[in-house]
Amino acid sequence: FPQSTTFEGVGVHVDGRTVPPREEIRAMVLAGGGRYYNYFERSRVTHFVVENIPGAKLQFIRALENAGIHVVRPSWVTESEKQRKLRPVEGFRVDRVLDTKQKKLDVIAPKSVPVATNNSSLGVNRNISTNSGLSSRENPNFVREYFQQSRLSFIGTFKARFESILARIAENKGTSVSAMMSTAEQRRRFCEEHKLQRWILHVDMDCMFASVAVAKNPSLSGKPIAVCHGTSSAPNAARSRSEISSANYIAREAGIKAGMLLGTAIERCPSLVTVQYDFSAYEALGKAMFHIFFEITPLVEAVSVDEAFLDVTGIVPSDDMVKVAHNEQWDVTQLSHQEILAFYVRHKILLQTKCPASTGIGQNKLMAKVATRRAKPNGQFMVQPGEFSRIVSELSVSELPGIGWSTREKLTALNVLTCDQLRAVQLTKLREEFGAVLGTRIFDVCRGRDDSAVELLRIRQSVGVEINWGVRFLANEEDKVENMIREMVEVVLERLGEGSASKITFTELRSKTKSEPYKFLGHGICDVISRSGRTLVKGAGQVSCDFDVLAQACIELHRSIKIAPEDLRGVGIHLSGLRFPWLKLTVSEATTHGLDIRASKKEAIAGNVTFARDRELAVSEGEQLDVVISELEKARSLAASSVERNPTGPTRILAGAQYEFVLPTDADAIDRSVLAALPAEMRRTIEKQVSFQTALSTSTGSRVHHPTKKRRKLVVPRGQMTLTQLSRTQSSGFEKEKSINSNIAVQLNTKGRFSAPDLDSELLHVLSEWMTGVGALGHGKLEIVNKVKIISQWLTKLLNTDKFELARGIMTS
DNA sequence: ATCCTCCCCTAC
DNA sequence: TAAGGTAGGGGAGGAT
Ligand SMILES: Nc1ccn([C@H]2C[C@H](O)[C@@H](COP(=O)(O)OP(=O)(O)OP(=O)(O)O)O2)c(=O)n1
Ligand SMILES: [Mg+2]
Ligand SMILES: [Mg+2]
Repeated sequence: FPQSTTFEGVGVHVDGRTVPPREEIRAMVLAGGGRYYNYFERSRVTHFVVENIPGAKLQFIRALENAGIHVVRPSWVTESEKQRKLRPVEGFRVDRVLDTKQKKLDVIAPKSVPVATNNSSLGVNRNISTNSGLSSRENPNFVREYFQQSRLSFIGTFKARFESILARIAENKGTSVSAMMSTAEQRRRFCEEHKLQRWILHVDMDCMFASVAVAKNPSLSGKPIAVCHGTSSAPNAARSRSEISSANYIAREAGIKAGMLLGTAIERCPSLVTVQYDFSAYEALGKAMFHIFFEITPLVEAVSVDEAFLDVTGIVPSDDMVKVAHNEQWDVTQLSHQEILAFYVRHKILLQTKCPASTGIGQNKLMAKVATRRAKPNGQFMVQPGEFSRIVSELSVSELPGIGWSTREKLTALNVLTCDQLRAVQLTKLREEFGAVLGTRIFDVCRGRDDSAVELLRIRQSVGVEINWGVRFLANEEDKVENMIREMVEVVLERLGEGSASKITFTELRSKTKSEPYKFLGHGICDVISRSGRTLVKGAGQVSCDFDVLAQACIELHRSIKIAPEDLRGVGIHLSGLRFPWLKLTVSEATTHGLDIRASKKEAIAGNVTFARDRELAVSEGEQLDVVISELEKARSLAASSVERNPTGPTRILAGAQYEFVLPTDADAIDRSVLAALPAEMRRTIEKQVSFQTALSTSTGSRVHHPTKKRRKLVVPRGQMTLTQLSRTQSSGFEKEKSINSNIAVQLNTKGRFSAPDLDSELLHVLSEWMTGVGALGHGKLEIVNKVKIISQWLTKLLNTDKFELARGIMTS
């Protein structure tokens, strides 16, 4: 909170390296009641603080001064603070490059400000950090190297690797994965039939990445350590924005957590020691851990590389296992089977890997998982029947699995902080606030209710790749951008393996700022723009996941987004609607219909899938499964025929369709004259959206949360076109900026059902009606339509068909 | 009641 | 300096 009013009404942005450093300037300004902007914002910054002006920046600085923004040296801030009064800016103007100053600065900060590449029209330091060799434009092996170094990619892809890990485990045991799966299924059924009391173990390694480092280098034990790419001994470590992946329990006492930035962590714990990643060691540790689990039961569910659920219902520990518990000086006669099993597992893991694991024990997965928190570090804890509510009563609601930052904030707003308080909230209230399913889930979770099964393997429904770090290109490097996209397609196809996908979603981040973000090569504040389409090849009438087809599709989607290469900060490619050679349905279809295709791949091939729950539509007989399959196949072929006729058109493919055309709503991208020509209601909606967005993008720095906005619909009179404002939120992650989604969808709704062959005519008709409807508004409408690139592409295609008359009519008008 | 699209949330 | 990914579940608002 401000301690004085010295800087009231002042907005400060610090550019480049300064003395004193920007952190101090920021503190002074904030303490004096002023505002500090990490990013330069023309409309809010009143004072642009900079030490000196290299030639490359001169033009930019001139423009600032012309716009009435004061460009001052840091001493303006320090002097004003000292005198508790704003100093006149005159005495603090910044000279052009000052040699003496430059030198002085060099002494203080040997690695002085990097040379600007100055490729932007404004002459700002757009690519100030592109001389490291690490960015996408400099590193020829950027995509592969990025994935090799990303710990989030490593943990995010673990489950996909688990199937082959399982195959190795099966091989070692002289069996096969499918045999293990049917054994698991038999066990489950046996327990159900005999109504045995369920007992679940949740095993989780203690500070896994950190423990691996300590095991390898025992001299680290006793010290506070953190795993990250940065180094605590580096000269600028206190400013490091390297993200911490795992911290040991000594470091945690000082408040260090996963996700924290190294600089912040060092501030809290100056003696913190950093260690580098060792992904192959984590993988090996994970494998060793799972080997041990399968000694006990085939009912194992991998949660992550360091964590699993074991369904140990009805399992009696062997004499060896009892001995282990006994050796730990426990009175085994006092221990339940599940506790002995937990001792055994933990003992064996520690013995084999030198890394400690903790175990929670409960009558369902939820209770076991919550128990693990109490067990850590290096312990075990059993939730006794009926004890759950008492155990969590005083804990924060965010201790409950599934309740994260957003839900906690919403509950806090309702004055609900503890699990006890949560239990006092009515089910109807929770459903009102969070929706039918989530509301019920929250209601159940705070009571320890959960009947989900321990699932050995799940078939994936989607696969994707994303890179939102290090993405930097120059204005003339569009070819490099497209090359990066191709390389990412290559990677996503490797991960897809034998599967194929029917839908593709392409996402890009576009920088909203003119300067580099605070995190080195980070994405900073961005708009998130996405486009989706079908992987259907015209003429072939079926999906294709050939490299060439997908690469082309992505590049077309990329071009339709129209981001200047120098503004690009991230790329994502996501494939969904997955099917596999041995499965008749897409994975999501099967899941939606309650089919248990996890039981066995072989059974699925035979169409002999027999498990279902919850839904009336559920299938319990092979015969009914066939009905579901044939219905879905009918729908699919209908869909395929309409998309086949219209591959670049609407993304929705089923008959009687919904079409969403998405256009970006960047303030700059909106043509004022077009806006002026729109009907008042529509104009207001757009204006509201744009100003809302601007408000969002400026509220960085502290933790802010804008609750999700409800969608606002707007129907164009006389037309069939509706303009829909999509819901949006902004929250800031832990010490991170967060980008926001920013699309307006123009939704074209057709009247009633129509048959697939009439699709084009119908759409043309509707579109022409709409055009007539807004025709009186002047030519502005055409520019709007032009922004809807996908419509005009589609119209152009139709010029070459028998519908050309209509199409030409629309284009002409 | 169910499906679709886009988006948000959660966990590691 | 630094590697801010990945996948699933589900809600809103719409169509059928
Ligand atoms: N935000 C996160 C969370 C986790 N991880 C990685 C590092 C962790 O070591 C590993 C396992 O995650 P856990 O949540 O199990 O965390 P730890 O094992 O580190 O600690 P704990 O003892 O709380 O389980 O995943 C990460 O890189 N970033
Ligand atoms: Mg762990
Ligand atoms: Mg874990």
